[in-house]
Amino acid sequence: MADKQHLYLVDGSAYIFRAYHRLPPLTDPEGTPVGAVYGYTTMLWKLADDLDKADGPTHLAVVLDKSSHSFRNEIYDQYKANRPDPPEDLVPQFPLIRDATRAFSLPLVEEPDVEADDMIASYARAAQAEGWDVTIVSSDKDLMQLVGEKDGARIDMLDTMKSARIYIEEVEEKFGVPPEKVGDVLALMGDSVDNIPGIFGVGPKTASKLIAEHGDLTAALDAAEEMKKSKLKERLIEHREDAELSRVLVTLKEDCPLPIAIDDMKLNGVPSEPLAAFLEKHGFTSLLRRLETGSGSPNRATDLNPPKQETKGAEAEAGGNSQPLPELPAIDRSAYECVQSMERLTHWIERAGAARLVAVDTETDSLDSIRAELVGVSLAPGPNEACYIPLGHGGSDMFAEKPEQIGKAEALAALKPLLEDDAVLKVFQNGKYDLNVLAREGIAVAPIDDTMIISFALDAGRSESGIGGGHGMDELAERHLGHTCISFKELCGTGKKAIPFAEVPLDKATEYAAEDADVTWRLHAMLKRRLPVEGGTKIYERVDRPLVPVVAGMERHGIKVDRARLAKLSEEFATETKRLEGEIHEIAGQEFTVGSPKQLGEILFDKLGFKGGKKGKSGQYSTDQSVLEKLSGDGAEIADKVLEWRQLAKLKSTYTDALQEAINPETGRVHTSYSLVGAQTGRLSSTDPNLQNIPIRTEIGRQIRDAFVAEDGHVLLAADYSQIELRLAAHMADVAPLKEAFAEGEDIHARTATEMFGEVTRDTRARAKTINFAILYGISRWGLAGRLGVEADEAQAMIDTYFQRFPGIQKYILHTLESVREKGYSETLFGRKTWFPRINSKNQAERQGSERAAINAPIQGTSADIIKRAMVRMNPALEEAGLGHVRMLLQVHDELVFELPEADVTAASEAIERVMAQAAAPAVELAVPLGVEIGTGKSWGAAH
DNA sequence: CGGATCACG
DNA sequence: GACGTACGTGATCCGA
Repeated sequence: MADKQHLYLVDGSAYIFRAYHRLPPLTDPEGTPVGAVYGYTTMLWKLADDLDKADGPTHLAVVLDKSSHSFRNEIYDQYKANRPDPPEDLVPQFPLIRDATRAFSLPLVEEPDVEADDMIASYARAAQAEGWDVTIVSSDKDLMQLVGEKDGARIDMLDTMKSARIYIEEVEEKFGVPPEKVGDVLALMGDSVDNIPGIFGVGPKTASKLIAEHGDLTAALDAAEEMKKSKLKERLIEHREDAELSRVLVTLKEDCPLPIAIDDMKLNGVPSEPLAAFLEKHGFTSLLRRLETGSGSPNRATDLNPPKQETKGAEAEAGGNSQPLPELPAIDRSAYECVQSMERLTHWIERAGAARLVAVDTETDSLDSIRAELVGVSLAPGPNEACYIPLGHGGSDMFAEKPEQIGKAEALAALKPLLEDDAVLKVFQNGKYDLNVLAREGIAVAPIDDTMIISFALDAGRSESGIGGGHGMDELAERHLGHTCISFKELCGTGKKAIPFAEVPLDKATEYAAEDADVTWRLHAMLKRRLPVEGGTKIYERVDRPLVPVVAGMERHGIKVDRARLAKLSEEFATETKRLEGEIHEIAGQEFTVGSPKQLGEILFDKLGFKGGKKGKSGQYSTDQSVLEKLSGDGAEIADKVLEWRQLAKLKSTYTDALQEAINPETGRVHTSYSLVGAQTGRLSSTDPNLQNIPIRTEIGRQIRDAFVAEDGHVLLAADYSQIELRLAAHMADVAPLKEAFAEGEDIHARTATEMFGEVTRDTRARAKTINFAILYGISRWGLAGRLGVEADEAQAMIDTYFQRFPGIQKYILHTLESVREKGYSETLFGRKTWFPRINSKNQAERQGSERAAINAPIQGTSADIIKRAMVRMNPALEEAGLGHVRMLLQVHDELVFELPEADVTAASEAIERVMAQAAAPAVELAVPLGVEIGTGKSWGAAH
């Protein structure tokens, strides 16, 4: 017996998931999750401790899943397709599991494209063939197929969580059949977790009965013809192929090549030094103490349920980072290379391919990604390992000599396979820009990561200054790397003296461009690892990251505007403003600049002597809309004329003139640029031109929307979420009457009026509407009083009534504020964080401002998450519906605008409505329906 | 370049 | 006793 070898095969991946769910969510003082690691460590400890016991291991190896891909995916593309991502706080623990295994000096088997189950099966059979006993440390039902005895060598299983051995009897008890028939049972049952189809409607009971009766799967399926008429019979016949496919999928592959010989898995006791280092590093002090005192096997009960006090406090006290960042070398610009030959370019492309990750940056001659011409590309497959590939330098001065560089077409042809390679991650800072530039060169870059978007997922709201809210590269480099990038200004100059990037000498251009790629690579290394630890993975991976190429596509499509129509409006507005200006001057008794609030204020309040002039902190009279409306109410004709003048001047300068200039001469369309990090709440913002503030509220402004048109034979389709923020408030604050009203499709403001005032009139409904919005924005009695034109007392009474009728609202507000004060950030239903660094400010105004924003952010942000999810799903859904030519053009916070052939309106409306209405699911199940209103027309105005 | 104003959700 | 009153944006103009 002493000579009997006994191999233990630990199913590490399966263990980790179970340990994660069974053990308390331990964290170290820095908040790094270590619960599953702790469970795993104690399990290994216990196994190693059994070394000299009967039935204990003489040999041991840990088997982990390396990749999710295996031969089963080749057979069945849906295999494991529905599997959810691992929990966010488990992800950072995976690498620690490897560290733990190494600390025990245990062999680790981890093969690409082979599932752990197959590897375990192959090792078990190999050991069995040598006459060894085998224990599989797992409780996976698929592995139960292996249990049994052959030639005096036994395979059994050990469920360490239940401290239970699984032999043939246990398998028979569970499945009603011996282990060799378990595969047949599994094939009938299917498996929803692995997405194995099985036979619909057949569960474990029916499956084992069928196999027990008929002997095996084929016999059971053949027997179906003879069965008496039943649902089961029909299903067995109809889904026979599914069952046969499932049989192949559940069959373990027992002849995988073995990377480590079984003899090399011999256990030689646990070397205490590396283990001690590991335990100390991760703060497992009680285990460390045991190691040092050499006290025997850990007690089983405390092992599986570590005492809270010990694990939460002392156990995790040592802390430290879960994934310490390897020291990066300081940035050294002299290490950068200017690539001027195909030979060198090939070298860099091969290097990037081997690294599997490369930071990329493009240099162009314009900030507008739709007009920009590519001037060069930089690559960084590692820190200080960066190059710049000039492609379009020189040439603007016909006397200057063009520097030596690879032809653009040739270079891009060589880069294209790398940039489109699924296996190489391309890292960008603001990748949407580069995606557009490269898409116009015929390169569809994927997959990508974006350091700007990662920064936003982690730190939205934390920094208030700077372009892009503190997520621009220069700021990120300062903040995270302590590095000052070469500024574009010092390279190209500014204002009139500015030179295009293409005219920057190659040595300078290389330093600048390669540095950008290098910095991007480093930022990625710094920031990406924070995502799982700080709860940013879900929103980044599921929402913002996949959105980047979608929005890039929308920007490239652009939208057609009718230039002649705008020009005509411009002319009309010009005539009108001129006429008004004359009349205003006449009333004023002098000429002045109507567009100057300063001059206007002096005319109104000093010269003409109107009352109600308030000076702000700038010492200037306020002349805004509310002031002028008040004067108009007092009979001041000049105020009306100024208001009208302002409206027309605004429309002309901001819209009818500017939009004409924004038409891209090549495409004939207007291409806005969306910022994915512009709004702290997670909304998009739109610039150059801003297409999210095109007039609609007034009749005169609405004419501008009519200038946004579809191509011939096409129409525009506008799909709006109706009252989405109020719906979300009803859900998030759990307001029964509001939820009910939405479920019934009632007029929500009318319902609020009923609840508050007992009756619905034009007046009470209007008040209710104001109050509803006030709630979303964080209310104050003075603010509401101002809006409603009542005294603050009365406004306060209304707020009280509101809270009384909808008590969930008050609770939501208090709870939200409490949480933001404590944690420093608010969160949307989908986990997007917005930070409020001033929420505890001593400055009352500052603090209250943050409070109002913090009340609003989860609602506005959740709405943004939902429409973003709809956008991410939209193109695949349209594609699937045979509507691949329907183009999504614009997003206006709660509205999406599409362009499509007239003939497709019905089908497209249906598909778009469905995607938008279902966009929260399955991540969040809302207690209110999401209403979507759709309109179509030849113009945007007509589509509403 | 900051403030005032006003366009949108 | 003063604070300064609804959330989130971007473009334009004026005037220092």
